[in-house]
Amino acid sequence: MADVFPFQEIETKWQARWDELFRCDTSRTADKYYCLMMFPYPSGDLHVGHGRNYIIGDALARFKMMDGANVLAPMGWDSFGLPAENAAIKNEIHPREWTERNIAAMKRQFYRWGVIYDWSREVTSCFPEYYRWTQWIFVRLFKAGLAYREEASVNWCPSCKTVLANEQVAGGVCERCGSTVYLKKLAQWFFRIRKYADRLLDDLDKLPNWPERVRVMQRNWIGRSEGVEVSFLLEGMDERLECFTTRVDTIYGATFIAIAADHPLSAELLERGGRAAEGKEFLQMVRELQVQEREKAEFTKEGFFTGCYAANPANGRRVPVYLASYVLMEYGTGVVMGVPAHDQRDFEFVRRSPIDIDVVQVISPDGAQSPGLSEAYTGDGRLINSEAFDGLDNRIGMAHITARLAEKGLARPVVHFRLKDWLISRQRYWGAPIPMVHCRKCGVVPVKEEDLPVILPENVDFHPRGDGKSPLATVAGFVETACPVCGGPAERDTDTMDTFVDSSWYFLRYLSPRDSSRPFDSSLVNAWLPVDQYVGGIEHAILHLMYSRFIVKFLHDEGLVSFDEPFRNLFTQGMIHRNGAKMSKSKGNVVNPVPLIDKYGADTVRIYTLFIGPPEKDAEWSDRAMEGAYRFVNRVWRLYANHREILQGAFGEESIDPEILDEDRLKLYRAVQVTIERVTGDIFARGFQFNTAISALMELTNEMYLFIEQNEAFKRRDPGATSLFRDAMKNLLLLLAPIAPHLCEEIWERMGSGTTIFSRKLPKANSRYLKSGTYTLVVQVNGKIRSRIEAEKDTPREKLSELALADDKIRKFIGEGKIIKVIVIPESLVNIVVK
RNA sequence: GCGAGAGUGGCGGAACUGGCAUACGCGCUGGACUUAGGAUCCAGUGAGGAAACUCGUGGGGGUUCAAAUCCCCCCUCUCGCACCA
Repeated sequence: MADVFPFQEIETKWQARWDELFRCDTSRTADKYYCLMMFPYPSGDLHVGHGRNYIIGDALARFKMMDGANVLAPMGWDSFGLPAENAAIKNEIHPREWTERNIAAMKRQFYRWGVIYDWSREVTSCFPEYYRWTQWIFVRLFKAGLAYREEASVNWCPSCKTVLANEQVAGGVCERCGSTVYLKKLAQWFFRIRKYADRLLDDLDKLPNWPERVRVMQRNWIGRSEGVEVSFLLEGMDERLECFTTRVDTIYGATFIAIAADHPLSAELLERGGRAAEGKEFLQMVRELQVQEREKAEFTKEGFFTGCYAANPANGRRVPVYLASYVLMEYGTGVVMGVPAHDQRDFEFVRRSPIDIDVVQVISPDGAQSPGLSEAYTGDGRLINSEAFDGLDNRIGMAHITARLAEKGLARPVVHFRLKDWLISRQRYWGAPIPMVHCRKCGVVPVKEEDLPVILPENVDFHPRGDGKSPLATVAGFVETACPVCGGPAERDTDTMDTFVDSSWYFLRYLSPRDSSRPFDSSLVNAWLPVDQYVGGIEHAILHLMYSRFIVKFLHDEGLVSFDEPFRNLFTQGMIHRNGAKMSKSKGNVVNPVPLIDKYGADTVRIYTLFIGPPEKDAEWSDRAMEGAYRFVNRVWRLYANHREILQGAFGEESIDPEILDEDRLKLYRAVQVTIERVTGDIFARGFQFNTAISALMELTNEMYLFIEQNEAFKRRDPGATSLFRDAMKNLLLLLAPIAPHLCEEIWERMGSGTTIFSRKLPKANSRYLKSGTYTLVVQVNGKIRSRIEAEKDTPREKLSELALADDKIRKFIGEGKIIKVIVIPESLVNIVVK
């Protein structure tokens, strides 16, 4: 009967003891390592996909501890938000209670994985002692002119009955519930993130250790675009139409103007052009198209002639002004100069136009005008049909044309961004109240900092009202207040904040989580941030990371923190898939880790999860492959269990002189050195490659079994051999401990150690023994392997060449051929080139 | 369409600087022990071939003594963005 690792008996014991281990003394900063996991939304059901995130973080924290770092690994809860409210409405339970229950369940879950944090620093964003400071940040932003209220067309989800940020609308539908979103005009709060657009873009270069794809996504999201604003004078009106273009070099090809249907001038233009009646229909149609159709790939370019004309400022050409569905009011100026010859969209529009619009080619790829275009030519070339600029390279012409128009006051260089200001107000209950007061006399004024927090009332009918107002509007005791400025009767703002505001600064709070006098301790935060390693999912590549960067830059500008980027290193782990889809409750393909931990133990689940593939890549879950990890755990356990006597005290130093070991023992000694090198390299140098580190540890284990079974000296219990085995076991446990902590702690203790294995340092390899004394030299003839020869390390090149040429098999292959060249790669191969 | 990543045995994957392709694990085949095996251990396991050998990292070309790795062209998949003027 084989001995089995009794994980059920020992797991909880260690999980309780490790609390102490993870408690961080933040006054020690010299060797600090801030290891941060993205704090979760407490949805209550963690599956193995979430597990991967936390297991990676936990293993990393433990490796860093054993690397000698003072590790800060805190955890908290991003606990405001819609799901709590929805669940509460459905189950008739208060969102706070629902949230707290889930937090308790998830905390238990973390422990069961052996995933430990410094819980003395736990933060919960829905508690007043936390959101007080979220409100404080809001007030600071307001005072700095970076929070403002504006009537805006906002995305309205009819099912969630709330406003959504642009980021929460995907393909015209609500990201959360899938309902079709439409536009609604409401007064909303915004943060002026656009003011930071340039810095958010430029400083991406300060983050070389972020995944390239995250930086690209942020860059695209900010969408900086340099161009020129050109004025087209409207015929018979004292008005100009400002067009934003990045291709002013094509202006001589501009043969129409297209403006957005919701442009403020559109109605007036239709009136002037005498087409108001039919135009109205068109406007209505575009409005209906807007949110839904616009998102679809097959969006057609509908247009309507206003009856008005404008003058092309370059050549005075009279061009018709169209309303066009493909022009977006939100980008640029909402007016586009139509250059069908050199813009594919304009080209397609002209094809559909009921009246003729000229297609004038002004750039020629080869310097000669080509006869007719089947699609727009968007490349570079020489300018033609461009009067004084003919013959110029178009890129050079661009500067000249801009200068000429600018002289006449008809153009100016501008920069546009796709990034929009951050809409942060929500008409929902479960969020941090916006700390503003509406006073008839004083206007909209912030609550005094000393009066924060504005407490979210408990007894509220939090069912959404659907009238564009938050449920808080029904709570008289909440709404009615005194104006902080004049003291007169006033009303509180009843909106709550987007939860991304809560999560944009939580990593600062962990350093002083119970401080009731300020949001964070500047000196501690300056010592501990930027975060050394941030670990989380790719789904937060844009929003959370962008908002956190913005808030930190703001706090930096306020002189409250000394750094201006929050996260120095970012690691985004891959998602776990099952049956070809990413694991999610809605897909019904989630795997509950609890039964697996019950059956195989936490360490097996950890090993399998880390062994499944490179942590940054998506992986397919398979219960069956769990067996391999389970076998490995038990193989390590039996290594101890079958040699208890030999391994007593094996946590200490063994006196091994590798110089006097025979070849058999040297082989094991070398295997240990190689494993140390590989595991530490895989984790630290190569970026958390737990999968290959585990392979290396499996190989060492296999090597140890070979030694036990085959080494005669070991079978005799010869002290020279057992000492070597003890040393191998010690190193195996030290390297495996961060990955399979329960197993290694338990064996460590049973071997007689009174202190935790995590107080020990990771071993260092004896670099002189990473390679063996002899190696197999591969001999090729014309690049094909023809023989293998055992060779001594450090054999000179000439000698290797001689050895290879003297080999019988090789001589046979060379035969009558003429040797042209012999390539010798020492320690590896010889290639003989024969003709 | 643009951007990023990927394509290697039956499967997950390894191969770090161009130098032994398929480490490690799963699965499978055979064997040992056994009343039994969903335990454990041993052996085997890219394809073809009796063998010598030949072929083999999505496809095609190239560079090189040598290519999974570098270059060019193409195909497929995943993710992100998508009328951004």
